[in-house]
Amino acid sequence: MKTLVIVESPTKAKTIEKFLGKQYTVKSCMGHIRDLPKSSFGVDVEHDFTPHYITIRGKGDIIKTLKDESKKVDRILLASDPDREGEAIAWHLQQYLGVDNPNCRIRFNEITGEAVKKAVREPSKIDIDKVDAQQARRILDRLVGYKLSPLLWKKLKKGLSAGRVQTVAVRLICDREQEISDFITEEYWTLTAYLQTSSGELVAKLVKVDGAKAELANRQQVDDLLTRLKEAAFCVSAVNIREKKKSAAPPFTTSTMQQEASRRLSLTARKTMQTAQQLYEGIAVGGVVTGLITYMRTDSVRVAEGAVEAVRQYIGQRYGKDYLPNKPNQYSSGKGRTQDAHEAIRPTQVEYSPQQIKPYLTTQQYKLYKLIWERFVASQMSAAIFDVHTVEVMAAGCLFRATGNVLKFAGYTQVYNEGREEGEKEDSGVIVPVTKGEALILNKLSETQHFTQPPPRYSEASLIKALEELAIGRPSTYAPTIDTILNRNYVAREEKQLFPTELGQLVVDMMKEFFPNIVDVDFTAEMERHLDEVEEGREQWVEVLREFYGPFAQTLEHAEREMAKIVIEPEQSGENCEKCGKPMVYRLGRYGRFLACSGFPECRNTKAIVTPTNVKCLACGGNIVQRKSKAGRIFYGCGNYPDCTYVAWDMPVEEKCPSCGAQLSIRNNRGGQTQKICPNRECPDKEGQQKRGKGRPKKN
DNA sequence: CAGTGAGCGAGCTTCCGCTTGACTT
Repeated sequence: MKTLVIVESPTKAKTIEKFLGKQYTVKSCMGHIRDLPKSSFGVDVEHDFTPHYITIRGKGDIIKTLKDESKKVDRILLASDPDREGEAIAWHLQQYLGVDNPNCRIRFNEITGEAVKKAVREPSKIDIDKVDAQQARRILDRLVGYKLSPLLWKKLKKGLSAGRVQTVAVRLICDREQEISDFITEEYWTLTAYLQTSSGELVAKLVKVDGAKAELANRQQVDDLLTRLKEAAFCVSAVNIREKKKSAAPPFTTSTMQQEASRRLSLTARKTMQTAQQLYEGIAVGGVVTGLITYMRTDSVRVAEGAVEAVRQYIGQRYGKDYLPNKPNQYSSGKGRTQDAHEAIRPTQVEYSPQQIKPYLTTQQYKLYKLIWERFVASQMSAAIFDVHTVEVMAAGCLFRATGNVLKFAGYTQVYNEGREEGEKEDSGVIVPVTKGEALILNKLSETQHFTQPPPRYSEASLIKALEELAIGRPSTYAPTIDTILNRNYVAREEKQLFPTELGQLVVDMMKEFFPNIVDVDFTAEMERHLDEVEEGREQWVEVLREFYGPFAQTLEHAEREMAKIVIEPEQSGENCEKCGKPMVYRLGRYGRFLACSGFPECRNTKAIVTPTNVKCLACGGNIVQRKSKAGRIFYGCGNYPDCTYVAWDMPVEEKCPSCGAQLSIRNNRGGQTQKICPNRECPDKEGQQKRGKGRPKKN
């Protein structure tokens, strides 16, 4: 008897084919094969939200292969991922291929020979409740996306979009920008005492004054305290050593991998996923193509038993038994929201150390593999142990404190340390030994002025983290969602920070006004609660949609009426038109905002928005201005354009190229180095372009 | 590397979540 097994990923198909015998053919369907049509609404709202499914454009060949293969076999087993989307994929395959055996569904959530063989022995029915939950999810997203987006086309610009996930992502970024601009900076001071002990210097910070938390708001308060401490005696009032354990982080999920790759390797989510895909598909190591990591789109930290055993053996051999806990470390995947279809992201063969396979990998593949490997190995190692030393010093009613962490046992930190967002820091360092009651001599008291800081803008890493915490989006969509909001011009990325654009702000403001519940951060969580009920068979999917659509249709009507009335007054620029004297206003065009004459269409004068710099153009003496290219990339040109056509990608400096005389610009390199480069493409000193004038490292 | 908006009207844009390549910044 011949059996056809269908899985989602072609890589998975190859692996599984090896586990099963000659009687099995394994093919992949590459995800969904049917979906709602792209170019029409595809949902019959009047008749129980009946969806119109069609095969996905561009998947003709795959679908034909599956159909042909299905005719050659006696039996079909559907082995799509064991989660909500996977169940729906199995159902669509069943429908489309006309699978007649009712027990056609098999499930496994780790790709091991044992798990796969066991699954094949126990085929079962498709879980139609799960399929219904997926349909409700799919249709709801279609209702929201395809009803909201056209409102934006009408009011703002064609091609714009809104949706349950992307609009909330932009909203988070806008809300943060608001917090930043509302932030009121406050001055505060800290006081540090440098105290002489018999064996060295103790550095202690002021923490309390007369038993209350030290709060120094201004210079006057600092001066008062300095006067009070001038003649004071400093005496050690407490010495305390406490042991602290720090456990390893769990192995990677998609979200945590993207965050760490962003923080430590400066990779975008998209680049990280591309590279991970290459590692997953396999690299030729010694002539044999081997998949180096497990599947990279996962929300689970679960690890196959065999892999835990293998890594424990590896740790014991390579690092010794002190580094190996008695029992395997256990991790749980968050708040029960995980679908757990796949394992955590880990190396498939822990024996392939990063060093060992480095020769077979590109630099980027190596760096990401190293990150994944180290994170995984560390996750099964012993906790690190620190001694936390705390010394308290009293002087004239003021309490100073010094703390230091001394590493007693490295444990997992031998292999891996978690990256930190900028701004986070940790106490470290050794402090000199002192004894309680010891009198200390004050070497110096130094005061430092600080200002409270607003919360930081989102980075890709922190945005993904926020979305995951709110259970918005899935492992397969974090990276594409970020691409979408960037491509739509709703947000811009500078360095690593994400800013809302005026357009993004406008869209979010409109959506917040007319559809407050949909762009609410809790909307998805509410939806998921209903989907869970559908999966459990306690609610009908049509009912869930009906309850949503009733109020939604009303707000939609209201929005259509009210939005038509809104007249968006163009913002005044304060300048007047050089051609006709009428005021110039900001308008929204294909490439973002620009300046246009308010006398349009009589006067067609337009100007780009430029940011002046303090740099002179050495060719004509004009001022260099910053502009944006069509693609949104910043460049620099002479303010006298088109009379002067000097341009450069990087910020020009007032210095000429020794080879061709063109004005040099300065480039910030990745390593924090700056260097002067010649922007002239025809410069005879091609080699020198990159090397010229090594700059000083940027200070951090 | 420097562009852009109105209106006419035809034809189109758009969602989220599964998968990979085949494209080009």
